[in-house]
Amino acid sequence: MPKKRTLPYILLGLINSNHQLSGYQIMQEFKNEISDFWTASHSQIYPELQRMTDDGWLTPVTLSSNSDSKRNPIYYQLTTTGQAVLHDWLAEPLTTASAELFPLKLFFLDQPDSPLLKPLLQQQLQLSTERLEYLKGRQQIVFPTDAEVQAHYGHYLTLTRGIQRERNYVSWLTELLNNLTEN
Amino acid sequence: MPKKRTLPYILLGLINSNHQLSGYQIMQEFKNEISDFWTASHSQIYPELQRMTDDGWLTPVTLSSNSDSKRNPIYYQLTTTGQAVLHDWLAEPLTTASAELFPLKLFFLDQPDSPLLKPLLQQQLQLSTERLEYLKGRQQIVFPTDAEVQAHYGHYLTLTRGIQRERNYVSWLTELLNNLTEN
DNA sequence: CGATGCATGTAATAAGTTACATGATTCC
DNA sequence: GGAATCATGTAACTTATTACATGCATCG
Repeated sequence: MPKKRTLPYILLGLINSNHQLSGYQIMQEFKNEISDFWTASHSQIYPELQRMTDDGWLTPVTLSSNSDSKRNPIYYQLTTTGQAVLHDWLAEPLTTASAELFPLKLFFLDQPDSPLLKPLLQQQLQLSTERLEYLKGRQQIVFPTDAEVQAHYGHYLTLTRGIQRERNYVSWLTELLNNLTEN
Repeated sequence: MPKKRTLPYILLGLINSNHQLSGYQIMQEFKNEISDFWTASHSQIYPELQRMTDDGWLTPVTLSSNSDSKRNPIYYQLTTTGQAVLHDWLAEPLTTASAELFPLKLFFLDQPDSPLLKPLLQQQLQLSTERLEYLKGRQQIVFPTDAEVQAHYGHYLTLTRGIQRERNYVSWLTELLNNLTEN
């Protein structure tokens, strides 16, 4: 089977969170907000918006406020189908293979009381905990004594950094989940 | 100009750190050690090793210990040219655009007293500090009041998480640099 | 009036993934 | 003897980047 594409879902998520967006505005979102998690160039975005419109996920809307200006961008909104597709994608459980989608999916959950929020955080906590255990195991195996540390110091540093990063992630997720459950 | 490729330098770095490696062993390294920073499939690795050999960066070595076994992988070592190419790549300063290369480059610095270590950490500290300031500025602009937080809660969470992650990174780098300077 | 930003699109090229293909070895 | 792992390679396809291309608007 072909690899699951992510770009269309990101476009759905971005447009949904902002009610309507133009291709150019989507470019700005990529640059300003989600450059840490994903990148896309305008030559990817514009044809993709076309395809998604053809597939009935999006519909172009002409904003009446556009008076007479020659400059008027094409704004897109989600169709009912598009909304359903986005929701299904957001609800798909995270796996080890799809773990990099976590920040994206979280980004698109607008409501603090979304029923998708808690499971998403729990899934990521599970994956991060597993990852942390894996890294700690690796440290034991690859760097049993100081000799190995001295011979591959950079590797050692990236591994210890990875462990700290994952610990920090687990802390954040745990605290956030505690706050959610309290209310 | 075409985009700078990274895969060849990773192969150089991996082989260099292990003195010699086969394509299969490189696959294992990708899977076990650097999957957080980079991925590559065997269909990328094998032709790349060929190209690099043709370019004079690598040389295949036949390990004499291979007795009579029919199973013998092709091990590669760096040529003098390959060593120079790797060193030049490692010494290239990090920029905002190439920041994702930091963990890779760090990974390949085997000696704790490598003259490349301190500048690399300093460059990353600079980039992380800038990134942290950018994220904090974004938080001010995008989420001035609680109303915006409530309307885009997921976005808010990813932003606060990004700030924490970057802070944690800065702490780690600062502490490490302090330890290095002490000795 | 020139630079930057807004706004959209296509074409050529490069890179990466999946599938196809083969064969030996080792462990159970 | 069957499954998993070792070991390498190519072909077909998908995805992404860079370059090419155009034109208006705004600011200084």
